[in-house]
Amino acid sequence: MPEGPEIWRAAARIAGSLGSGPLTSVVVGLERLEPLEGALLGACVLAVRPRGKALLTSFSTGHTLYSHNQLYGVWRVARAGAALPPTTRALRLSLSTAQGTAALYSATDVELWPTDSVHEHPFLQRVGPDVLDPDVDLDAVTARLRTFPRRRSRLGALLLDQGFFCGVGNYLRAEILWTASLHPSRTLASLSDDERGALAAALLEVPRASLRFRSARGERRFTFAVFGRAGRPCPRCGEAVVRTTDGGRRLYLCVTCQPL
DNA sequence: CTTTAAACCTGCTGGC
DNA sequence: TGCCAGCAGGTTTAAA
Repeated sequence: MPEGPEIWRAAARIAGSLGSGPLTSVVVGLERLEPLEGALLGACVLAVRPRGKALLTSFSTGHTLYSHNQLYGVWRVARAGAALPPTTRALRLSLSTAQGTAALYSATDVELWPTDSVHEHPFLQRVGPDVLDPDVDLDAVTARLRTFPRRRSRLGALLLDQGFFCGVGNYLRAEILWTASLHPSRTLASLSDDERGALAAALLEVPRASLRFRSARGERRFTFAVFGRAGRPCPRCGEAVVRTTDGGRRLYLCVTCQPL
């Protein structure tokens, strides 16, 4: 159940395990993907780039693999000679070089595109800036909050819309709103300058903190302030965290820190 | 334009 | 042990 940080981390692991050498093995687990074997065998991986929750793996053949983990997909990697951990999940695609293997399980949203036109993919065509992209800075986020057209949409809905910013999912939504002290029913139109600044900062800081904390081995994991913590004290004011539903998804908030 | 509901993909958990 | 219902850190589409 990955959001941006998990996908960014997967991208690094995949790139690290495959290296730049030619693919020595391509195994597919979906009939639809059979053409990938012939198309990619012997190809070199040029880059593994995340785009929000999508992953773009480009090859020397001029092809780019689009993959999306959806709710349940998972990438596993292993060094050459080492076995992938055993699993009951369905293997969808496995790529191997002399250096290692990267394998995608369960997710079915996998397509091979010409690199030239992969930006025309229906998902990629409509995504907004990636909150984990190092080139996206506070000024860019603040400007987008000022000019984004849907001024009267609830922030709860907006944050999950990948066309607004991509890479934000359900746990990040809750943590971002809490960090900015904003109620999910607030709208862009209603924000004061200070509130807009707080939201812009949280949009960048929270996903980056999640990526940072879980990436370092041995370091403590990113801990949620409110997500999944119904009834437990808000880390800021001590009031009990509340679980609600917002746009059909569960949402946690502190009604004291995030008043309407 | 905005919100809600349903559908779809798959995996896991808990109850019976 | 086996089956089913319900939920899920996602997205798209249709309908209200």
